[in-house]
Amino acid sequence: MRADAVRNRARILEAANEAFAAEGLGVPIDVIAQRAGVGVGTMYRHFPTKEALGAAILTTKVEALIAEADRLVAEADDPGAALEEYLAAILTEGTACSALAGAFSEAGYDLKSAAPNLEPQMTAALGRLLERAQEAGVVRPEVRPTDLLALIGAACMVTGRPDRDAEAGPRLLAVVTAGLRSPAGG
Amino acid sequence: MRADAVRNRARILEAANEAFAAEGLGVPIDVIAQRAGVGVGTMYRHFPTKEALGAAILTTKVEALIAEADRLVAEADDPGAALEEYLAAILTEGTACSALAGAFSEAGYDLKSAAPNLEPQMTAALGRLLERAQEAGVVRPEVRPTDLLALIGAACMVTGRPDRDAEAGPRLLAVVTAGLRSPAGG
DNA sequence: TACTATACGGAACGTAGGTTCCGTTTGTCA
DNA sequence: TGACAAACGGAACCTACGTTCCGTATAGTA
Repeated sequence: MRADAVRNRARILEAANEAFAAEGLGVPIDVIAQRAGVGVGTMYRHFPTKEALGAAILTTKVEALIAEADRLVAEADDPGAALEEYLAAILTEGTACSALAGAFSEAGYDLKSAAPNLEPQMTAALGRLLERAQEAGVVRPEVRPTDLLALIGAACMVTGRPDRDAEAGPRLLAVVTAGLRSPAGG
Repeated sequence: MRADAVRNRARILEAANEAFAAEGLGVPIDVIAQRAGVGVGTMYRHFPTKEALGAAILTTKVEALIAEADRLVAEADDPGAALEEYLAAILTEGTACSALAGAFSEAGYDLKSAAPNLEPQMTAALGRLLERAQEAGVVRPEVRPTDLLALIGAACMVTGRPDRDAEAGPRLLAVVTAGLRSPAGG
């Protein structure tokens, strides 16, 4: 791949990432191209459709989150604390991510077919952390990974809104982690 | 207002309500008009924009939820139970509602300016129930009405998705209500 | 430095969908 | 029942946006 192609691809990803996160999917391709300093033709050579561009961004982010989950599974001692730490990490990194995924599915783009094994992988990674916490008896046994994704997604969305106070994320996180605890164990 | 106008307005609201809830905002105006059995011109005489149509639907639903909150404040004895009952009611009625609101705001429509006092009213209604529960010492004092809206909104969205299991809503609700309880009280 | 494949830019295209306009229909009232 | 205002239907309009195409520029190489 030519040097300028590599550079432009990176620029496009960065510009699209910021644009989608800040303004949602409505941002036209031309605008993203302009902000990235390239022409629309260049956009389409790197990403054949808008959907593909979104999938590329999501993949990058989710893969980082999956890696973080694997790290925690391997290194952390306290399963309950590891899960909470991971939820906090998702809250930090996942705000744009969750908004993006929601926006795409809302707009009728089929990200599942564009990046088919993304959600399963993410669910599986979270599932490993969740399972360990459940085995340790600190988290309700009936909770499923997808439930957690939904709840933490809600916290992400709230945090992402410009009109919301900065403490909302942590506050929601506290409610969720408290709610996860096994009723008996307290 | 002429009789046929009243009839058509109701038909439009019903058709739009079903269409938005089932297929999201992507549904074109012509399609909604067709399903309602009217022409597009009629649509636009009743609702000057698509945004106004969405606002009208949301308003109807949210007003019903607000009335329910007021009823619970007036009638319920146990503040904690009343709050939980209300959250369950939102989960039942609000699934389409929350999806709709999210979809509109995602698509760049400014529902806040179209129906400016809707969210404040809803927040206030929920706030009255929340406050009573907090005064009774059964709910964490730092939780705010908007937090609750976000969490229950997440549960609504999950429940609304076709690929999700039917028990997800109640399960999430259980996590949320457990998380709300004052740490000391258990 | 000359040559070539690769990549670039942006004008032009096609389409989808929101909105407007106006001739026709219909409810209402005397 | 006749007149009139209110409401209707849907063709036409217009804008916005995703996508394609092709002439031009440029990185890599001998």
